[in-house]
Amino acid sequence: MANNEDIFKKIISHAKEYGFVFPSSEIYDGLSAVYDYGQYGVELKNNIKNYWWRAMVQYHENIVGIDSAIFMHPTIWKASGHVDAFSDPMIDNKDSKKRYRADVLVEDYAAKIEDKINKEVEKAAKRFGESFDEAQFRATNQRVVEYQAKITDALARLNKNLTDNDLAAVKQLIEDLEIVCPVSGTKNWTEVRQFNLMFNTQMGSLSEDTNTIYLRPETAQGIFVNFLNVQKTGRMKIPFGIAQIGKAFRNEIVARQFIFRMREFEQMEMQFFVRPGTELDWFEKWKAERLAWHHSLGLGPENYRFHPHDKLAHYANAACDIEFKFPFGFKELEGIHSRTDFDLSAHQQFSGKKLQYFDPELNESYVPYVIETSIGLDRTFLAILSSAYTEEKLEDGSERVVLRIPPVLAPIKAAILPLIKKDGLPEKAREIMDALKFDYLCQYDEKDAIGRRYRRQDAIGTPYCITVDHQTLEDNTVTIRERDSMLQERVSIDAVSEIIRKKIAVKL
RNA sequence: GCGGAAGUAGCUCAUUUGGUAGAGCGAUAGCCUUCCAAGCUAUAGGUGGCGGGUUCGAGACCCGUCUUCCGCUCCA
Repeated sequence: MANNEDIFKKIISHAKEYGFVFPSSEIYDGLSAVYDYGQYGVELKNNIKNYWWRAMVQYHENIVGIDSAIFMHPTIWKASGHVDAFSDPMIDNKDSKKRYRADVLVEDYAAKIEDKINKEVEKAAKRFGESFDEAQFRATNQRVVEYQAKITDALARLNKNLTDNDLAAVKQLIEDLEIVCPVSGTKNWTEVRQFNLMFNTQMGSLSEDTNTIYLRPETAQGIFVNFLNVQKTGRMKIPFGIAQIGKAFRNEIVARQFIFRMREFEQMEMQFFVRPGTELDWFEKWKAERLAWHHSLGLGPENYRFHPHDKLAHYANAACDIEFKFPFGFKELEGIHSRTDFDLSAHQQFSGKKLQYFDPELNESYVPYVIETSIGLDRTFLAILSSAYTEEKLEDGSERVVLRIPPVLAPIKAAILPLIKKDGLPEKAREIMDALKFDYLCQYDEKDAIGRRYRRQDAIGTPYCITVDHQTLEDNTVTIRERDSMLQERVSIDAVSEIIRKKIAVKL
C-alpha cells in the first residue's frame, strides 16, 4: 500500500515536471483542488475528448452532439433536484468533532419517537388481543397522541425553518428537542452552517437587479433542456442520443487525490432517449458498449470492473459504475444511469412546455426514458497517466521512466532527431519535420546525446522517434524507434507519414 | 472544520549547539560525439512560504498566519 502511495506521488510529480498537470495558481501558493493542464496535458486531454467524441457521435448515426452553456436558468436546478439535494445544513458536535446534517438529526429524533409509538401499539395489541383497534388506539391513547404531536411539531418546525432558510432556528430546534450527539452524548453544538455544493454567481451588472445563477454541477441538464430543439431540428427518431463534453463545478467538502476529485472538472456525457419500458435493455447495452470502449484503450481489462449501485439517486431506477484500478484502488471512472423520465418530466412540469415525443410506431406520445453515460474526463486522464507510468530497469542496468500512453492519445506523436548536430543532419531533419507537422503533432530536438533525447521523449510518452543519420543523406531512409520496445526499423522517408498515421489511428 | 506532518534553486535534498545559503540532477549556451540517462566548459537560478518576536546576529529558537500532504466528517 505504501508502495502504491509512493508511485502515485511519483506520478503526480512526473505530471508536473513534464508539463502535464500543474497546481492552479501555484505562484500564489495554490488553490485547493484546482489544477491546470500544461502543454502536454492539454494535448492528451484533447485527444481523449476526440477519441470519445468519435466513438459516440461519429460512429453512431443516431447520436449527435451539442455544446450548451454553463450558465442556465436557475429554475433548471430546482427542477433537477439539485437546489435541494446540493445544499445541506450541517452542524458539528464540539466534543466528538463529528459533523452531521442538521435535518437528519431532527429526522432521526422523529424516528426514535416513532419507535416508541410502535412499541406502545405493540404492547396494547398484546393486551387487547383480537379486539384491538389500532387506528382508534393511535387516535386516543394519551401517550401516543403526545408522541405524535412532538413528531408533527418537530418536523413542521424543521420544514418551516428550512424553507425560510433560517439556520439559527434550526439550531434552536435541535436545542429545544435536546438532541444529543450519538457519539459524545453531549449537546455542545456549533452553529448550523449551510454547505452549498453548487457554486453560484450573479447575472446582471446592477447589484439591485441581479439573479443568482448556478455554475452547473453536471452537464446533463443542458442536454435535457435542449431535448426538443435537437429532436425537432435534427429530425431525430427514438431511440437517439445527445452527447456533450463540458466543464462542471462542485463545491466538494473535501477534494483530494490530485485530479480525481476537483472543484472544476470536465465530463463527457451522453443522454440516450428511449421508449418507456425498454430502458433496462438499453441500460445493459450501454454498459457493455462503454466497457468495450474502455477496453479499446488497451490499459488492460483487469483494471476495470462494474460496480452496481445499491442506493439509487432520486432520479434513477438502475445505476452502475465502471470502476478503474487507480494507484489508490478501484474508483469510479464512469457512471451509467437509467434516469427514467425524471428529468424530462420535471422540466415539463417546471417549464410548462410539453417535452414529449410522438412515436409513429405506437401512434402515441410519451415522455422518453433516458439512459445516461457520464464519464469523467479528468479521471480518464488520470487513469491513462497512472497506468502509463512505468519505471523500467533495462538489460544494461540503466533505468528509464516511460509513459506507455496509447499512441492514439499520446500528446506528441513523433520526435524528429538528427543523430548529431552537424554534417547537414539538422537541415535534413528540419525538412522532415516541416513535412510531418501537417499530419500530426511532432517535436524537433537536436540538443544533447541521442540517448538522452530518446529518454526525454519516453518521459512524455511520444510513441515514435525518427532519427536522421548519415545514411539518410545517402539513401533517404531514417530509423523509426518504437517507444515501448525501443526497437528500430529503417524505412524510407516517403513512407514515414503513412506508417505512423496507421499506428495512431482510432480503432474500436 | 478537527488532528498529525511539512514548507530552503525547476526537482531531490543538505546547511553538526543560532554566525552574511550549498550539492546532485535538471535548464541554457558552447565543445565532443554516427544510436539509447549519468563526457567536458561556462552561465543563469534562492528577499529560506509570509508576518512578527527573542538576539549583536535567525533558514535554524518562540508566536501568529497561509499553503500543501496524510487521517476523520461529506460525496446527489
